[in-house]
Amino acid sequence: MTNIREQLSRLVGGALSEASGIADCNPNVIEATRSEFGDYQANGVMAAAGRCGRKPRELAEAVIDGMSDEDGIVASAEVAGPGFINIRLNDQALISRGNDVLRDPRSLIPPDRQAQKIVVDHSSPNLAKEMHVGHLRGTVIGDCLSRVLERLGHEVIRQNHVGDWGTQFGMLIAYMQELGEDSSVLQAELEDLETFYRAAKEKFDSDPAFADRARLSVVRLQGGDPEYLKAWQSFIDESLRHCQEIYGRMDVGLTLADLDAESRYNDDLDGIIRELEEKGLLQESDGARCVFLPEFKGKDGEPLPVIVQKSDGGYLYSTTDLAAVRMRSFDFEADRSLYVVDARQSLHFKQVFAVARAAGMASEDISLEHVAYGTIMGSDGRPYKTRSGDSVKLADLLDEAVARAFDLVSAKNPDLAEDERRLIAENVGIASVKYADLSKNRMSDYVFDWSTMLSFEGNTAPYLLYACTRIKSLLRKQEDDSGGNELTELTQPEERALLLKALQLPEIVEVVARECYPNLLCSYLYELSGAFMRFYEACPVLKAEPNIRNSRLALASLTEQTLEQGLDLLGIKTLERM
RNA sequence: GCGCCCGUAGCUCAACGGGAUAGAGCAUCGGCCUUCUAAGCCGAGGGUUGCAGGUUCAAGUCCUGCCGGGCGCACCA
Repeated sequence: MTNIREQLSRLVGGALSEASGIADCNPNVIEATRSEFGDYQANGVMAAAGRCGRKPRELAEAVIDGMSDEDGIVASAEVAGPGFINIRLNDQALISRGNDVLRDPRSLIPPDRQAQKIVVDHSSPNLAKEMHVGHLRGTVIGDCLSRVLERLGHEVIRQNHVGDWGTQFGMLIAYMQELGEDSSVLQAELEDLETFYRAAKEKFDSDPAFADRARLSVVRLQGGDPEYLKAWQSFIDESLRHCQEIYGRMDVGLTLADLDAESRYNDDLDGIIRELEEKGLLQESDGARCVFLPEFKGKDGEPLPVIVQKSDGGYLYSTTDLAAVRMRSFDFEADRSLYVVDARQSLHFKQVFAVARAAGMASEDISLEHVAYGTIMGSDGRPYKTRSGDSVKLADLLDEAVARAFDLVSAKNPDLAEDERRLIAENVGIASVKYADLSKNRMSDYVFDWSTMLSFEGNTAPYLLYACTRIKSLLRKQEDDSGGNELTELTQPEERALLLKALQLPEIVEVVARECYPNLLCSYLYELSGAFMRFYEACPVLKAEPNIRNSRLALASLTEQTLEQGLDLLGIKTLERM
């Protein structure tokens, strides 16, 4: 079942091509900007009229006459203003679509016509430290996009490009050895990776002998010394355990199978350099090996290098990223490769993509997309930190969210057993953090603020979850009539508005998949919840006469499906009670 | 200096390949619980979309120039 907008686009688009004689014109069908205009509006007539030299309103009339609406989805179409076509949908067509979804809830979001293979690179913490608030956005946005793309039938290859290689690990290994191999002391120390890192760093900075040992262990490690590799591996395993714990708690789908650690590419890096050299792209500058591309200029207009090998022979993350592009392009044969990474790295990705294209390390038709996101700020307008200036651990952030949610649930609903309140708080707290992030335009920086996020009013996770619990409560009380869950009539405007809104989910999901903006899905779900709340206030369900009662229960059930599926795409689970 | 991103209501944010009268929430003020969960609903006030030009039937959105802010720019990732 094609979504409503697409169906209308074809309908109007066909007639528009016919009437204007222009094959490739865009009917530009969007949801009506104001309800007086109907349900949808076609804005493309005016542009087409300009191209074929006809009067817009006259062309619009011709388009309306030429529409062959075989399914009878359009109740009325009329010319308005300078040449808009305002479209009102047929109630029966809406009811019939709604019933189709009720019979087969999966049909709400139909698969994309052509399934693609899509890499989603996200989360990517540095394993030297514990995950902190800086990893929140990449983790949550990437997880959401993965879910959306999977739901549309694409083959999604999640990649967690963790930092597990480089100089810090020499320091950490040296510090592990310092503490002694066997001890439970070590285990205890590793419980808090942040503290461990800080202690190692402190020693590194204050103890020259230790610093030497640290530098030596990098060399040993990178030289493949089994003892050092073993120590390194045990540290990595421990750090990954921390990550997976966070992912599990946040219901993020990343698993160990999705690991795409930097070290994976160690053996490829020589080859990358050789390949660049063969292509004639490599130049030496101040002892470093670089690629210069004309489109990149640095300070004072001088050519800007992409350094792929340091003067000491070491490789950089550009080199690794090139190797990763090559793998994604030629081994995975992906159609798209998304990099859900901080916006501050946009120059880096532009360079890597450009070099990869120039060197043939990316196939012609792979789409390389930096899905950039802004910074989480504190109320002082600086990147979000603790009062002492440290980065906020993700684990602590989640704890606090859950604690605040628990207080709130207890205040709102003191009759619930404590166990249940704990479970609700875990869900609500974490959902709130995720939703607060996903609902912001990913490109802009946003201010992290407990009071707006956990005030639980307005466009927040609790509002959506609350709408769900109202529906579920309603459906629980219907008791006897299990059968006949069918929409039959729309007696109130609130019912119609809700039904139409619910049927629009696939239109939004399609845009999210294309443009990678989860906040569009959030706004949609917020509007859907609002439409339900208004319906709930205006239309008695259980006390209505049987026909209407049944139809309204069906509408509630459809809304539940839509909300649940939509929230699932955000990585949020619904609740029975809250 | 060059490049990228941003500037929208007092605050936090929207506005989906340019569309008609720029929308929500918070905060403020005023209504609605003997009736399906009031974490809700209804209503009011609040704007020259940083400034100035340009493109066109139509500009918050596209182009140019300013002003203001953020970030990035040679061996960290």
